[in-house]
Amino acid sequence: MLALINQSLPRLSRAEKRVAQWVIAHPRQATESTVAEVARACATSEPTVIRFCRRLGLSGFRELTIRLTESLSRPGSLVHRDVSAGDSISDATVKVVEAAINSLVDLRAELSTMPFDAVVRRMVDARQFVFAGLGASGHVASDASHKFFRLGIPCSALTDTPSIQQFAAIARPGDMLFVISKNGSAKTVCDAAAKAHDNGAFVVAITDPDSRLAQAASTTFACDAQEDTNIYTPRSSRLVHLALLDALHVSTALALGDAAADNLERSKDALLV
Amino acid sequence: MLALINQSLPRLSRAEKRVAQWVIAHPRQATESTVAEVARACATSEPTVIRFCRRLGLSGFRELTIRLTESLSRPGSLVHRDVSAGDSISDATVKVVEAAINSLVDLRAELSTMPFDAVVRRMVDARQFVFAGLGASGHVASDASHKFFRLGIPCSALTDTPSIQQFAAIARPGDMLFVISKNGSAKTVCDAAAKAHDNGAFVVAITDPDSRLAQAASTTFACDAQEDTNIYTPRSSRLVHLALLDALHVSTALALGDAAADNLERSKDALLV
DNA sequence: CGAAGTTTTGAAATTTTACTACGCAGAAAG
DNA sequence: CTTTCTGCGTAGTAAAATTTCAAAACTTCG
Repeated sequence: MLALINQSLPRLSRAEKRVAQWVIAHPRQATESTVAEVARACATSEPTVIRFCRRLGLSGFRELTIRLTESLSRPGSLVHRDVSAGDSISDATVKVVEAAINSLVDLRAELSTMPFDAVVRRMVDARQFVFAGLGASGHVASDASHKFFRLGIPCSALTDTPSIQQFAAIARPGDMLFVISKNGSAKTVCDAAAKAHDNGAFVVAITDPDSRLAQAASTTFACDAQEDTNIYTPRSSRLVHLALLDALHVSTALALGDAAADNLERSKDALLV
Repeated sequence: MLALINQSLPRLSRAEKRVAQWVIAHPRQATESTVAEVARACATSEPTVIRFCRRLGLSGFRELTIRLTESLSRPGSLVHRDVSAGDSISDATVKVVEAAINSLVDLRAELSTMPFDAVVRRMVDARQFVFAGLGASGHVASDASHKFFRLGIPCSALTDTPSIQQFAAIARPGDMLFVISKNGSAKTVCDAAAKAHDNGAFVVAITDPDSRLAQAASTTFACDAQEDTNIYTPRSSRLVHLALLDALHVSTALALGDAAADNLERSKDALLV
């Protein structure tokens, strides 16, 4: 529907173009508005809005709202459109969630190129897992630690620079350090990863493949950090990292076999009082 | 939507039931009809049709048609494939990520029924935001706090029962309490939500709509907690909650206008050393 | 059974909304 | 400089949605 409007843009008159552009910019809002509201938003009159609908081949305004809601509830309607200051709340929420979906779809496409097998093979024999991240990635690290410990292998989360540095200094073979970072540029974290690697720990980076951190790590799960030029675009990278760690968690549980499954079962039962 | 109508059938009066059954039988036709036409088809009067809409929690007939066209053009439920013990690692990772994508697609479909406008309207004048959650939801609460404080409004995260209870005791009008929970059944948390509400705070629940917590809250963002019968299925609810809070964050930033945009800009710049 | 109260219901009035008729203004053609 | 034509908005109209209100139907309890 939005494509149809775009395509018939040249055929419209000046005032009608304004209506078309507003509808494209605020489609969700358009479905909830009345003719008068749309006319006001476009600084034009009601008949122009009606004429715009007719020019599209529709019977009137009511059909426009129906056609719009139809095409909006199909996935991918707002793909790659950033939130802008003039957006209505309902438009913005859809854009944010679709951006998150797109990130995960991208992740899915990249899964086959990621070193799950190699990492899982080391994890089943590991002495401990340590998850490190700063800022938003710190919450991802905490979440991961909270999830992996149920496999029965010792886990901890490090969410500040000194802790990470200290762990790097005492790391030893059998330890696995997972470093989570959006763009992998923090120098102290890179140095710590290198140090832990030197000490014989296996360092897994979950970050941008071109970053310094990726160089320092033993292996890398490549998550491209797409530049968010827009202040309203939230960082979907957190969601990608979480989903990636979920996948790693399940993979490890499968590799560990019955013992891990039993632990998961029992930890789940513990919550049902 | 049709499921919602079916589910609320018992609560309707005789004449309203006729309307409900006709809508379920002729959903497509209902979207193109007027109130008068529906009333005639059901051998009842126009007010009854309106009352039927209201009983469903909708604002009126117009919203019924919008919700109906939405759910009619929604793609059929995606196949949910669980991870099983015999899966290869690459199969498992794809399934996990696809499950996450499905959760977010479901969220997207539900967005239009969520009270973003009402909540955002209160948020712009709030004195502080408090995010509460236990276990995995605690990490979501921390993440949310870490994200919302950049808007320039005081934020905190409470991730254990005593803290939540204490806050509920001192909550006052102007405070907003966001309670995040997968199934919303923890008694202490429900009691705390009710207490905070009594004290005049606005309590927003992000949980299962049928839970006790949802009853206790001022308003609810409904996230169905689908039973994960499978131990290998991770809880995608975390991702849904995070994405939902992202959407709320962006919506609030838009509503706050330039001041919030400026804060976001400056907090982003602060990271570029 | 029957009176008092509650709920359910539709006719009519009211308001809101989509749409139309008409005429003015500015550009293009003569 | 007039005429004609296209695009646009004012004002009006028809229709649709919603509210009001009173009657009917059903409960409840003596």
